[in-house]
Amino acid sequence: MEQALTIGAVAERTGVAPSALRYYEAEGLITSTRTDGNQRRYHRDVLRRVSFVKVAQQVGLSLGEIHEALASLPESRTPTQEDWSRISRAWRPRLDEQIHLIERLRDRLDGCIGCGCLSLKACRLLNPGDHAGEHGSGPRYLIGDEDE
Amino acid sequence: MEQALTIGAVAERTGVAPSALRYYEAEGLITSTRTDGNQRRYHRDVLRRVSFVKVAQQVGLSLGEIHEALASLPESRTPTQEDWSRISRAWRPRLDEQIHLIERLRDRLDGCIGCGCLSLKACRLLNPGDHAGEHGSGPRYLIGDEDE
DNA sequence: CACACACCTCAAGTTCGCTCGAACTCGAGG
DNA sequence: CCTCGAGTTCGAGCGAACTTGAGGTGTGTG
Repeated sequence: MEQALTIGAVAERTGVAPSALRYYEAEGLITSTRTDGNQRRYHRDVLRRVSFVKVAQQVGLSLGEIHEALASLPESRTPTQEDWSRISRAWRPRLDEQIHLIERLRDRLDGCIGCGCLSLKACRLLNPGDHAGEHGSGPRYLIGDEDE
Repeated sequence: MEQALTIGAVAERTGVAPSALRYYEAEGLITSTRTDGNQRRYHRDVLRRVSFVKVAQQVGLSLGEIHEALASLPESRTPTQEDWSRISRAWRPRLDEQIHLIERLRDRLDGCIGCGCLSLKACRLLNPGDHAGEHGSGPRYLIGDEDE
């Protein structure tokens, strides 16, 4: 027989508070069945969904976007690899872009090494008023404070 | 002579609304001088600071954390490479971790192809949570449906 | 010098993602 | 059967990060 999880059990196993789980349900991110006494009982699949929500959130996605992605998962059966793969294909560009963004922030902080100039201050792309970098246009950096 | 930027100019060049700029100032993230008529005038350095705030936010950092980092920059002079490098050193682990997180989400969504297992749930290779517990209450690794 | 438009302050409102409290019910162990 | 911790709903509240609006002032152009 399928073991049904109580809200407390799911909370403990996912590290997400019961109140948050109810909220997610109200938002349509997860579903539950009810006992005769109206208490929620969760299928184990919900653990994966909740974990997915958590990670996606850390990556900077809103619950709305996550909802949209999860909506493509079947409700009636445990999602297959292909089900998740569909989400993957949809998100991949976004995730790649996000990685890129962080890498550039990291590299930029590391002294603008990427573009070969020696300092942020001297980098024409970042501080174009400076006489230091007259040549070329180099890689486009992050958010350029495009000052002529 | 130093050109002083109006709030509108800064808004246009950074893509951040004037209201947000005033908010940032109230929060101590940026500074401005005032004209006789009490209008804000910004030094060009503010463009870099604001851009920095934007990127850091996208990476998932709160204004509080950003404020803390920016607090290490000198107010009286244009920050040098070393000034930014200090922030870099402080943030690098965090940024690296964030990249790692996204990469794992991405790869995991790709169907756990790398390790050849069929279900997300069973995949331990992508879920190096075996170390998670050792670091106290640190971030739980990815999707840890440690079932069974 | 007039005039439009950019700017000012301050308070209140908005959205997101929850949390809390009140008041009540369920359900497993003794 | 009783108890008591875990569960329920509903509405209010909260913190972050802004936005909006009212009511008033500055400033650059014709």
